Amino acid sequence: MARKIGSYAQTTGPQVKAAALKLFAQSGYAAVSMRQIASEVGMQAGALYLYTPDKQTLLFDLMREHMEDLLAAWEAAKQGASPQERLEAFTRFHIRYHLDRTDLVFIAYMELRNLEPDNFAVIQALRARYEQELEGILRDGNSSGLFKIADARLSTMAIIAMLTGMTSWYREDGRLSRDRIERIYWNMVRRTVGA
Amino acid sequence: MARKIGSYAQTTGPQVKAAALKLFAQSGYAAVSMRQIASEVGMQAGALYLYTPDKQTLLFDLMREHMEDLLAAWEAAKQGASPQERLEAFTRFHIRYHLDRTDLVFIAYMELRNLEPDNFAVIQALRARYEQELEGILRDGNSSGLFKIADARLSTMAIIAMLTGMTSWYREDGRLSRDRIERIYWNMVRRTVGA
DNA sequence: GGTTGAAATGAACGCGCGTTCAGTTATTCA
DNA sequence: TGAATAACTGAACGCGCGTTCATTTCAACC
Repeated sequence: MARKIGSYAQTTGPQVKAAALKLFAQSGYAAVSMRQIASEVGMQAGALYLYTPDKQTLLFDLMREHMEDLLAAWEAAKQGASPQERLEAFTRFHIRYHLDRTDLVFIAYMELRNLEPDNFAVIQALRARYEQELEGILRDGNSSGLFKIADARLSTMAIIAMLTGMTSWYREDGRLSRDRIERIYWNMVRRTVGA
Repeated sequence: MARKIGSYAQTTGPQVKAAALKLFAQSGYAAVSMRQIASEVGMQAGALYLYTPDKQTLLFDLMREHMEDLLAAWEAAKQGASPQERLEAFTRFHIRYHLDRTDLVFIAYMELRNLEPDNFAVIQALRARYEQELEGILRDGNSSGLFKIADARLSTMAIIAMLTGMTSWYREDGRLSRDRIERIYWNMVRRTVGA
């Protein structure tokens, strides 16, 4: 007669999240039913509620954990003394991290409008923190004369859009290796900032 | 006792499309009901079927017309002799056209996976034609030694992602004027190709 | 071997969905 | 004035939705 289990995270919990991730990325949050998610895990819809209070929380948790992991990974990976070195570190980190998690990235960008207002605010704040990391590098490079940027905010959005867009066409068995993609994109980013 | 009206395009037809566009852009295709669309126009849900055979066609027509209009507008706007002039024309055209139609652009990128397979193929083909326009310019510039591009396909995707991303943050009353945005972006694109 | 309790079932809840269609209203034109 | 017809209503259709919960299953432990 178990109802809710502690913080909803047990053995089966991760399977539920993985199934939701897969299906949300495939068809979109609104188009996926709890019954489909349950079927992917191999259970009945009712059992899902042992692992999440509701469908919305399933989406929100995926996005929040993704953004928090992204920020933590960048904190661990950031390096470089000069703005150019820092920008290269950011670019290469971003590409590697995102190519490994195309489904999560896709959801984090596509499903924003399916978040309830409070949840939306949380995710937006996390996203802003990540963008600030890049914007800070660009500003430093600009004020030290190394970069030639007309508007740091605009360049931030442009670079992130350029880099993240990758996840929509990248295929594991595609024409270009990850290393080559990484090198080419870094070259484009470097040129974009005039360095 | 009117059932279907010719090709579904009468006086009220455009209003229905405009309402669908607005709501799809706001909440996503799957999350919007026919009753909501009808209410936006000021009628009952049943009356919508005088103007469209079903909900899917409403989405498909919006996307198809958008892509066809985009291609036609580019055919009319394209100019320039040198690759650099052609690239500048493309960049400025793309920005202007997309900033005027942020809702349509948003839908055309976000709702691809809500298209039924046949419809999806049509839209993808139109999109590919548009991308080919840019890719052709990049190849010409590369082979004539004016651009320095490692991979024309990659640069095409990167530039389009960079330019189109704009529509997700641009606000009519924002900090930067359209002219200024256009100039800054063109500068970034020019640098990206090494010209 | 009996008891516990976590894990999962499966039926049910009210509701809103996309779509259909007989019927009503309003306009046009002879 | 009256017939024709375009435009729209409003009720209904079967269905699948998110969620709840009494009941069942079954491994772990005394």
